[in-house]
Amino acid sequence: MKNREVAELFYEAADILEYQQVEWKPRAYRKAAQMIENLGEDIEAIYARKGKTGLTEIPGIGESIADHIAEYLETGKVEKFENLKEKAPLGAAELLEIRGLGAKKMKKLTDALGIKTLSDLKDAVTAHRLKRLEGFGEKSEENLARAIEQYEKSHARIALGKALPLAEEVISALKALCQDTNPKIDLSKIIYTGSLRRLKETIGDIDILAEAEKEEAPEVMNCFVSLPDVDQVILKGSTKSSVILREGTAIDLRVVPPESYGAALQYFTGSKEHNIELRNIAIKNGYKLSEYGLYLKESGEQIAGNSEEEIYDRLGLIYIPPELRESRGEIKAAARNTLPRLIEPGDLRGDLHMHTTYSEGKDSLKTMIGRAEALGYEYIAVTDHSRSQKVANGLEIEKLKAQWEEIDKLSKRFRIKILKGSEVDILKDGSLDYPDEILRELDVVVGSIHSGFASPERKMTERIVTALEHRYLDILGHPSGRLLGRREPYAVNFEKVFEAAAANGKVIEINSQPSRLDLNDELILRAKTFDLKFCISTDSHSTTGLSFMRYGLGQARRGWLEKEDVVNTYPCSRLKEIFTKPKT
DNA sequence: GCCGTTTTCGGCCCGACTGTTTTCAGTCG
Repeated sequence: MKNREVAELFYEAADILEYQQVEWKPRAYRKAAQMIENLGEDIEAIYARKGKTGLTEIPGIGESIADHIAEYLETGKVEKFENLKEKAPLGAAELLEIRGLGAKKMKKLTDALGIKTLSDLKDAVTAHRLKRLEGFGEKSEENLARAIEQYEKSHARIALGKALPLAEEVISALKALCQDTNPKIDLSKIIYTGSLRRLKETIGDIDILAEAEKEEAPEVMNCFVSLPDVDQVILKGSTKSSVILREGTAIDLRVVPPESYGAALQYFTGSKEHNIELRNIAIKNGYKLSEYGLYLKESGEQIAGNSEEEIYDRLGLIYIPPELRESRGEIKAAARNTLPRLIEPGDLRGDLHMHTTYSEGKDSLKTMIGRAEALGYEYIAVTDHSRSQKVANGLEIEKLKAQWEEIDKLSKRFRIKILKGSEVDILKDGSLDYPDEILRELDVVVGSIHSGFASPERKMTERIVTALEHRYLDILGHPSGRLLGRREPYAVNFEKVFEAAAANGKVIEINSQPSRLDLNDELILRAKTFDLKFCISTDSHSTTGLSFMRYGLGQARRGWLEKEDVVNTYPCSRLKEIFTKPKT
């Protein structure tokens, strides 16, 4: 799977070309890169099967880009891009990340002051060499200095699990402050938008949209920039402001009048690519679409804008849920009325992966069961670690049996069904960490890799495939092993893993831990083409963890999954049938 | 460099905010 690699190639080339003031080509390259990234199919396989023709069938890829891809797949590089890189300044890509510094200003800096890297820029700013330049001044120098500081402090993306609660806190704080300041301002329509609303696994900054009458907007802005957690105000206008919180996260607030709320919500939710597609549809139909509404091009009359539903409807499209708005074919599907009916929070009947104090959990078996019951679940599976997981206090067989006894006792005191499970290590040779006579007594066997992450791809693939062929394995836990921002997924051939899972009727886990989100949306999309079943689990290590379900659910929705695709939407009886273990 | 139910040539999303301008370019989302 070289899709990401190939996409990266074009993103990089686009940056350099943009810096060189080349017009349009960077946009074409970025569009192609985005298509390749979201292909859901191995680009190398397409090329092997259909050659260059197969590549040009992908939207956004024409003759020239197809040639470059072919060259890269065959030789490992693109001659033209190699030359390009030699001509660009060393740190161009990094410098373009600095807020307020785009291709044009950057070119000026390189030409006039020889600035090629971030440290060059820092030196120039410190020595006040910028303000003498045409088009620059006192203020822009100050702003760049702050932008550099900000970039160095935190240019990493924020995990969904951090951003979502943070956005909710800021929203309720803003509501309260506005209410205190002027009781007439009713911020009942306020929501986070952007990649956060699309529930992407990581978020660049938090975007918030609020509805207010025009004359109230400045007051809302005043409240926003005076929130106690605000550290810096980047910009402040009457409808748009930008701040940075003390802990480093950037937050934008937009305020629009009621007649534009839906249009603005649609617009700021993105993705950018989705919006461009949508605008093109509007143009073709004689409309104009902006964040203020959908208008007739001729008369300028507004024909939609109150709600998102109205806008999609007037464009001849079924409503597209935010998680699907990634320009992965959702607009075509909406036009043909073939969008999936995405899985909903209320569809989930249980959680099939959690830990207790028996292994490395922080809450007792009883506490976890009580909390799960309070969440309204019909069933849960308790899945502490197996015996090889020494660091996580993995259960020896006697201790596992003791847990079964306690589960039997507690079952009488709770309404919720408690399934006996285990997160069993998949050992180096692909065997499971308990003997068959133990495994077959378990209701749910989650098999996971916890060691030997650096194995070569062929070995890791064999190891997982062997485990998937084990008749007592039910679920493959956190299948890629990645830890967001900390550990890359292990090298493994997912085509083969998915094939083996499908052939053996195994369920693939979507792990909801904010640091994992494993499988990710792209792999879910690919796995779905193998007709696989999934489960969405929290892998909780405490009662707090049980509420992480919404993050995994978000990824499932981003992966176009429907209720029927996810086994923990099934009633317990149906689930038990799937996980039945033959005794002989 | 891509693409076509307005086009095989001439478009390519659109609007807010800022700073350095003196009417607008650059950047961002």
